Amino acid sequence: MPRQRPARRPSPPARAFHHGHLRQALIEAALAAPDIEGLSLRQLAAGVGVTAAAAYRHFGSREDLLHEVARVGFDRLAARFAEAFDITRPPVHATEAQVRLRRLAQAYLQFADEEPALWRLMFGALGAGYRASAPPQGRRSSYDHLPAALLGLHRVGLVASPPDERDALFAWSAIHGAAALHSGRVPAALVPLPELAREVAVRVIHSLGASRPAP
Amino acid sequence: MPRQRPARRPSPPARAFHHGHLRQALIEAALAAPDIEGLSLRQLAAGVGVTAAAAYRHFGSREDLLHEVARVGFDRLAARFAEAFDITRPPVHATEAQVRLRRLAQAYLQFADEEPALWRLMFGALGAGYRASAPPQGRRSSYDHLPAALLGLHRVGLVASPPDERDALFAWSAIHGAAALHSGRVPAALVPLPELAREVAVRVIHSLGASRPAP
DNA sequence: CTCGGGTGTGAACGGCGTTCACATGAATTC
DNA sequence: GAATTCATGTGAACGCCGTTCACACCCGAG
Repeated sequence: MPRQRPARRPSPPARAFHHGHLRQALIEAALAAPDIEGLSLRQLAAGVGVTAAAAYRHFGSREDLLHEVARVGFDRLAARFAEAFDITRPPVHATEAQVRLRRLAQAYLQFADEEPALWRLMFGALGAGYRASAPPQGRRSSYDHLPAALLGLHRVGLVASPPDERDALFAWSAIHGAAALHSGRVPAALVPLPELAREVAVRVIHSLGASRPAP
Repeated sequence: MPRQRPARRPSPPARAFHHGHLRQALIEAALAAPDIEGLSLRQLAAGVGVTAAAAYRHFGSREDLLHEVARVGFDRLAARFAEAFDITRPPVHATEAQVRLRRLAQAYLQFADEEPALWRLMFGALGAGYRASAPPQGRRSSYDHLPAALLGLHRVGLVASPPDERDALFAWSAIHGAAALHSGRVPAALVPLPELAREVAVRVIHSLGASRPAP
């Protein structure tokens, strides 16, 4: 049969026989999956109404697709950080600086809690590859907010010495570890998130209170 | 041909045709693999000279086997903690209490660094299941050493208030996060391990210096 | 109108986890 | 010592997987 149906598909916005947005559709379907890493490419393609082979027109391999999904994950995390506080305006008083760090920690913890599959993909086994290669991704990176929050604490006099890279690494470790244990369902870490975020932030500030350890 | 070979296999210690130690052999082969989670059951079985179906006499599924491997991982981690310090004898002076926490952090970080595949298996996606179910495993658990180290800090007067469960959770978060970022090849975390361990320990002590945050 | 290239199809390949009927060797029973 | 039982390993099979390839199709450029 040469013709498909008498009339349908109001031409401009809807997709033609050639799907049109397959690449984006595959990425979005993967983002919605409950277990991204365990996902089957065939199921994923079938979910958007397409053969598995079609996916190979847009991605070199399943792993390439997952890397793209992880990239979107980092963008979403950066967006949450941007919502946490405005990095371009420094804090004016102590409370504001504290609140910034708390909101940053809460954004991180909530992201891990609300999108656990995406979070595992980003920081799991597959992640080690591209994290080592391309950290400063060009645009406003998620790597900027934490140092900014720590610098704010120093600006308002909450911590004595200006924070350096090691301070940021420890703060990140503490927040990331809390997210990992909570998201990993470690019993002791099953605490209400806002409370956990506040506690981690307060403790991180305390850990910065004293200067660097003696050599 | 009814007979196999004229004479071999000095009976008692070596394995017969029925392998004899298949279960243990499979677990050990998995432990030696560079990527445990990505391991194929067929390759694993072939590696010990056996069909894949034979593995199902000893494990209900591939996942069951990985759970057993992870259990061995937790045993090994607990063994490293036991080497770090003797939990039955409290520290007598401040330096000793500090060294204990530092050695504990270093044991954790070195484990993640030296056995990354095992560490990912233990704390990765597969781990969430059994971690929520069976934490106190009967024998001396790896969950005891960190609270003991913190209690030692209080005993020698390095921290004012006796540490509670939340203190231990934060300390664990900081150490675990440092291990995750280092093992995940996050650029900023690529620091010599003993130095990283000492730094984390010092900062954790500082974070405990002040009492709990005000309600 | 032709044609060329980007896009999706269907069949195929080898590898995977898992199951099942069967073989085999060792231990137990008479 | 022979018969029986039981745990353990085999080989073939199933369905699903990632990936490849020749082919079909639509769209836009010439």
